[in-house]
Amino acid sequence: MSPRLDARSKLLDAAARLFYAHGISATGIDAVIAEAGVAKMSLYNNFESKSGLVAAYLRARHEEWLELYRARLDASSDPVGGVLAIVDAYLDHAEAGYEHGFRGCGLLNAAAELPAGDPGRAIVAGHKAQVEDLLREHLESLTDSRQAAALAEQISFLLEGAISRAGLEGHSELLHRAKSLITSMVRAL
Amino acid sequence: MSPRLDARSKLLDAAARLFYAHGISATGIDAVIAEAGVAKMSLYNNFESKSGLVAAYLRARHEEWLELYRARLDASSDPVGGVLAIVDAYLDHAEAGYEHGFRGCGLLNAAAELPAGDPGRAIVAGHKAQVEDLLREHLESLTDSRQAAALAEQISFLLEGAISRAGLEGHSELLHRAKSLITSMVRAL
DNA sequence: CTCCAACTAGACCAATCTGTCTAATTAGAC
DNA sequence: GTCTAATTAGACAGATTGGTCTAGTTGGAG
Repeated sequence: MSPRLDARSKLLDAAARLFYAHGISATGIDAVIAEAGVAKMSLYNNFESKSGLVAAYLRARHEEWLELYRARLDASSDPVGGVLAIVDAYLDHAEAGYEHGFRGCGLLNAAAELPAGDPGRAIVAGHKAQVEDLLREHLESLTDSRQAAALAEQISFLLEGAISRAGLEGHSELLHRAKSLITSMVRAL
Repeated sequence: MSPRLDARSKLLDAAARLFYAHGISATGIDAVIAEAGVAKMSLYNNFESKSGLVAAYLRARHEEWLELYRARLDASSDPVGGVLAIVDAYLDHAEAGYEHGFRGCGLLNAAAELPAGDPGRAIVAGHKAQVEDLLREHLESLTDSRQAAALAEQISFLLEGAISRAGLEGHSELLHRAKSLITSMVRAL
């Protein structure tokens, strides 16, 4: 493992923790390098700027979610399990022990503090669109493509709404309620 | 009208515009007073601190939503109209011509950049809980109280999810789709 | 007209922000 | 063992942050 990659990943880990817990604007460069245990120049050797670090953070979080999803998908068998794998990826993420409390979806939170034209918002929008797309693919094995698309959108709304409300409450209970709701919707197909 | 109230409302107006468009941490005191056309001391005569201004902003936004809702409620007649008044309040808000683009729910966005214990998060959580409560009250005229509560939660998830996704897209189309979904759900009762 | 409270502009403060630079140290490849 | 590229700690820059203070102006109520 190249030492450069090591410093880079330490920075991404630290940024993930601090950006999630305190927000992006509220987290300074100095806090990130202190948490990472790394020199300031290592940050600027690996990332163009703070915005570059933020963009890398958003992409890493998307990848992280995809890995949680794929692990759940591998453990499932039927299309219903595929849909629930997506829901469980949200739950796994919510319950991955946050030291400073659960605050909802890190990507939605990040988008919320980025201005209208910021490229980071496009990353988040793309992630959410991909989630809906994965839902639709699984549902197409359960019903016709019209209903699959409509249901994918509906489940996407339910999921994003549930994680937002759950983040406000500070725990994942509302996400579990959304899961049981979605489970019975999909089982009924 | 007392001059103190005038400066205070100019500050709240300016804060609402800037906090919504650029986020809270990204908006400095100086930007707020410049937008308001007011001296810095007028801010600190009317608000304890920036946090105080933020809390006032959150409360004002909640009140603003309640007024949109009440206006829609007055124009409706049956319980179905009551539920749709809530949805329309979201839509009215989304389409109230944002100069710098639609970025979703201002209260959710604000909560997203407040740390876990911040009192501002409680204001937002209370607002969302009240919305769900209003939904439940209308639905209790349409079905039994068990189903009303379940449906109120479900519609709350749909609404919050739709406005989050819509904010990422930058326009209100997804909210309209949520409205037609909710309309047929409630009409079927 | 007087008085008083709210307002004004702007200097000022200490702290923090992102980002740059340097000089010394480390560690892996050859 | 040498060379090279990454890393280190920390000084430094200029801008900006939230907040305080002062001195002078404004405008409506009595």
